[in-house]
Amino acid sequence: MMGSLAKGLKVIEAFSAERPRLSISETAEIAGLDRATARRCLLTLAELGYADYDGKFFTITPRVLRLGTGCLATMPLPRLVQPWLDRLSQEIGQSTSVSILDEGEIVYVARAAQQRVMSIALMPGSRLPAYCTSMGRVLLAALDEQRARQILSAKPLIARTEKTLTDIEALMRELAATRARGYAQIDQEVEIGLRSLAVPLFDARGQTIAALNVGLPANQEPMQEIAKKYLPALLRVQGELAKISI
Amino acid sequence: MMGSLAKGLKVIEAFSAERPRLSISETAEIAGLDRATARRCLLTLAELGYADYDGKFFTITPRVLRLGTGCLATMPLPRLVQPWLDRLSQEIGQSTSVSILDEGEIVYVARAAQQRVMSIALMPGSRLPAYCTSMGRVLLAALDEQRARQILSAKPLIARTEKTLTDIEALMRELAATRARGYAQIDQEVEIGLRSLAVPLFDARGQTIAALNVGLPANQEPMQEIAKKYLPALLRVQGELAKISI
DNA sequence: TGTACTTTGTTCGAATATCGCACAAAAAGG
DNA sequence: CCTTTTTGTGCGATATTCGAACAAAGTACA
Repeated sequence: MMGSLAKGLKVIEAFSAERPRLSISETAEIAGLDRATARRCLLTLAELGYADYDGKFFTITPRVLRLGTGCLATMPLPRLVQPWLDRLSQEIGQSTSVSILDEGEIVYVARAAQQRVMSIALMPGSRLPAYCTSMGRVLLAALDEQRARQILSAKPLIARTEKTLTDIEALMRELAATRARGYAQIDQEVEIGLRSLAVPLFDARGQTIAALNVGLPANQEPMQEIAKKYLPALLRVQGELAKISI
Repeated sequence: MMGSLAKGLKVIEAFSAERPRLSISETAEIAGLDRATARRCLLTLAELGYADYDGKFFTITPRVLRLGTGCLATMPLPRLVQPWLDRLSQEIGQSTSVSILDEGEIVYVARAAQQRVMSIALMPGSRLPAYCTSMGRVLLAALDEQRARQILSAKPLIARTEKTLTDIEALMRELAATRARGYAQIDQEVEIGLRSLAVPLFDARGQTIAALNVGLPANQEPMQEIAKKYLPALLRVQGELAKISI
């Protein structure tokens, strides 16, 4: 285990939307490192071009994007699914997305946006909690129960709206139901006004590797009509993608 | 300088779309490290959850996306420009994008796609060479001449199509012209069938910090009509964004 | 405005982890 | 089956990290 690599990565992760500019002490605090250690990490990152330093605050540079998006680029998934997403989105007139699971979060890897429904802009690399999203439910349902429970227990389940399920037993039951019916439906649990419907995407071995969803404004049609109306299209794409063995 | 952090980051960057799975020796070769060092880095990354190891090959995990997209998230730019891009794209019926410069490459930070023109899917985080793109020309034109020349000299200038400018003096003249006229136009230098038009975006101090462009299919209208038709809309958005002082 | 106090940044020797050579093991190739 | 190439690992020399102590900068309050 190379300790300094681990510490350097912690320092990079210390930067976020809320904290784009960090002093040495702040960095040390957030990353849980000694000030001296944080300083060495930051100076090294600056020297390598991953950070800028104005003598007081550090910021990270676009160079850091080479790390993460190098990763997105290694995934054939986004390129494979994008044309299907585009067609599907066009056909049903709604935004569609594909995401994968990283611990308790879903990570968007491809997206075809129609008019904006959500308040925040989602793009490849964006993250949302798994427990309250349709794609998250589908992806958690594919894990064994013990692992799913472990992930759900790891972080507090925030009620993002008054409709959000936050009881772990209720969530576990919902995962079982999702597994049984093959898709997940969410009614304004992430954000008021937003519903969504998701199905799993399988690899050649039949393992769930991603989820495909459609997002809908909540006032367009009654909740029970949604699956009837959009599920066939999602399942067709699911089937087509299974053929080309992702 | 923390050497091991620098080496670990090199290892992460060794992974790419062409080489998503690497053995220890391959990694060492690509990153220019000793095998023993590469091995320690990879095992550390695996232990931290940034990589997977099947006993033979390493792959990187979605966790790596936390590094890069943490960075994208720190930038207010994408969120600020996205609504404007969406409106602009809708209005002119073409794909629009905003990108920033990282050395010799442009990095897409926001995008509003209409029908696909380019063969490859562009998304936030995607990279293209600066010398042959309209946004790249605009961003290079904002640097001082010496720095621009240095960047252009750093890597061989590939002729991606028969129209691509690859002569450094010709490019420097084009940058000067771009600086003078305030926008850049590209006719199928990245890819046959694709034209584009870009303007700089300024921060509160008047510094160029990003570029805004529109991409067009090459057969839609004569080249000389493009600026006349689309430049006013781009300049209007440029002006609006200047007001809210990015 | 001066002084005490808090926070932040930096230095330095002791302690520790890393480097990469050299060797061992395993594949690959003939 | 032996040679060649590739891959994995132990170990001493060496460079890096640790964290307490110090210095500097900023704050609070009389």
